Amino acid sequence: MSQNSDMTTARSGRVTIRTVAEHSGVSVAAVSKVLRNAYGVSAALRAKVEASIAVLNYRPNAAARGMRGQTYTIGVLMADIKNPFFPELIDGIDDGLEGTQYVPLFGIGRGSTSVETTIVHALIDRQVDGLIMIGQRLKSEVVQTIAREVPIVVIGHHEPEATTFDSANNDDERGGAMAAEYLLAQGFRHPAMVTLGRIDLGGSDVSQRREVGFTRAMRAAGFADNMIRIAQAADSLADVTATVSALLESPNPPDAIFGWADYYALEVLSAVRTLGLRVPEDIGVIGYDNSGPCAFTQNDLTSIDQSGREIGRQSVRLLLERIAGRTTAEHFIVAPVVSARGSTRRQA
Amino acid sequence: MSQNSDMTTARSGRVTIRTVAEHSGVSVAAVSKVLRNAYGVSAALRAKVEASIAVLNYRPNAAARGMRGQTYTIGVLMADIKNPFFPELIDGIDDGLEGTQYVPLFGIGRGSTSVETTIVHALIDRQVDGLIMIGQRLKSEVVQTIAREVPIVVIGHHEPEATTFDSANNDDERGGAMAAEYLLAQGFRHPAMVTLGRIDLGGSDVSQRREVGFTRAMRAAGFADNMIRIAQAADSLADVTATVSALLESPNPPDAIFGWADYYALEVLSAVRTLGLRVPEDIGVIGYDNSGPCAFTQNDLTSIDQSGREIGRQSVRLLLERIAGRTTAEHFIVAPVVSARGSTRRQA
DNA sequence: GTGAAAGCGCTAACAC
DNA sequence: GTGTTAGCGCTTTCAC
Repeated sequence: MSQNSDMTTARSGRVTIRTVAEHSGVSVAAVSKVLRNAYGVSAALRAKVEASIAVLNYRPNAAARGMRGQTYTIGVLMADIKNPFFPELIDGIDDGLEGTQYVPLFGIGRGSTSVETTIVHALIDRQVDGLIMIGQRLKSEVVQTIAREVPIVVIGHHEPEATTFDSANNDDERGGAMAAEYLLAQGFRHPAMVTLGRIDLGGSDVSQRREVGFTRAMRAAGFADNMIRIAQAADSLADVTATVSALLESPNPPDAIFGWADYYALEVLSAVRTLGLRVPEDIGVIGYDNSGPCAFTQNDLTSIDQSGREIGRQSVRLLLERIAGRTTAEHFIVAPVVSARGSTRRQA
Repeated sequence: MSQNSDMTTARSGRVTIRTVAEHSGVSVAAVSKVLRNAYGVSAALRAKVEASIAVLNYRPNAAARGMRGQTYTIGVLMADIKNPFFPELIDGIDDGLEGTQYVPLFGIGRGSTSVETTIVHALIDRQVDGLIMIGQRLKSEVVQTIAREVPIVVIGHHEPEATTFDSANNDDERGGAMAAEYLLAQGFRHPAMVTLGRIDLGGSDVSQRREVGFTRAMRAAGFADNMIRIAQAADSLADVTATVSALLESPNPPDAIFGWADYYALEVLSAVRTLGLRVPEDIGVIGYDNSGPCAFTQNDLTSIDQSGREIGRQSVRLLLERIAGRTTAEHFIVAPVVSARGSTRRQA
């Protein structure tokens, strides 16, 4: 019907690599090489092709690229979108990806391992070139299985012996110890920790590492094991409140609480104040992550900083190296630092 | 070298539609029909194929599907990952997608329109079947252009006359009016609003609608235009603090502040308290969105609830209808409701 | 109701 | 240095 002379673009509205090839008078393969910065194209040809790409406003179809080569897509599994620490990691991921062709696409979990598995599969089925997993709760064997399908880097999961994937973390055991040491140095005498209660993930688990560090530091300070209080709260804010209430209404209440992550420590603050207690006069509170909300005056929350942005950057470096072919493992660790604020200030 | 008799799976490790076809003794086309629930397959054939899929643990390659048909992927552009209101929308999106084959994949913006455009292109190039845009700052013409390439639904962008895309929103003008009315009813006499200062997006802009409503309600209550204070703050928390300080240190300071969104109202709370003022005794504060953090005791922030989860659900319904072929526009609007808390309580 | 075969937009051998 | 061409794993006519 149509008298359109340009059959290749007439077919579908979309500009394809063919359109570009015809427009610049070269072969499809030549265009492909330019796109991939592949070896063996003259400057003249490259210039011609790039001009056509600009004129035609061509963008390669990533799905089609994925059928033979790469999609230039990095999948990111984010276990939870409400955790105020994760945005910092994402800033770091953006930093690391800057200047590359790669685009990060995110899957958002909801605290369930089956949802996390579904998302990982969805990402793999969409041919991502690599995967960063943030704070996921998958068992080590599951992570291993995934690592066989696609290069991965985990954040918030310790497995220093793993060889099939990389990780980027802070030293959570040290950080847990720092929380205890800092509270004691501020004059608190009976600090307790509120941690994550759940299925055992083994030593890879961040919250458990922090517990270990906390316990170790308390022992070193002369506390007997039965004087060290670690209260478990399931992964819901309501549960944190219940746990804090139980703790504070017990016979020998703590005078400070270490919330294992800011996300929960902010709820600890809320629970403490709901009980009519003052922070820090009646109860000191310390969190972990030093995330954005800590700085709000109404929170003014002391927290252990784990340099999230740097962790995000490193995770990208590691992943791109894996994609480029590295097969040995690398496990990046950064040292935590106390970020002191009003929630632990003792004027004694 | 290998004596593997099953050549089709030997080729690459991956199980493909071919593997399934051979395993179940039917054609590739038949398997495809089962996958898509297409018309014209007998129950017996379907059963055979489904059994093979289960045994082989087959998952279709979405990138390959996208070359001819759909990818069953919904792209979601989220303008900002720190906004505490968005998680609620995402819960609604998950609700709406439940039971379908569709998977949501997220692109995360950083407050810049060029980044937003890049993400939208990245999503389209990866052949998403449809796009939901949350709180994006793109101009109307840009949105129109995108709508020509892929079905879209916008959230947080009003354009009731638009015919090429759908939207899901609350009535922001009404909500802005409610904030003013509620503050006045609580006994505040000089409420001010802190809104978003930026390039004009026209009437589609949510913050502007809330301003219009706020202004209208103030006028209706007898305030002269020069008595109605609307202060602009750029899209950064530091700027909100500066704006609040300027407002409160001016000759005739307001006795209450309406922060145009919780994300900023939480910063308003912080700024007010940094100045040594009490909430609500010295200054009342009201936000918009009724997001999670409002309920924390340390925030205890009154806010206008816009039923985010419902908006998320509706956006999916609209998008799936568009994907299914609807070409007329539908613009969903839900009524806002005041969610009262301590930050506006006047004991007078 | 079922299958054969063309082709989606790319990449990567391999010729030239 | 450049072009030809065979697929990647699916969907979709169109025969039978």
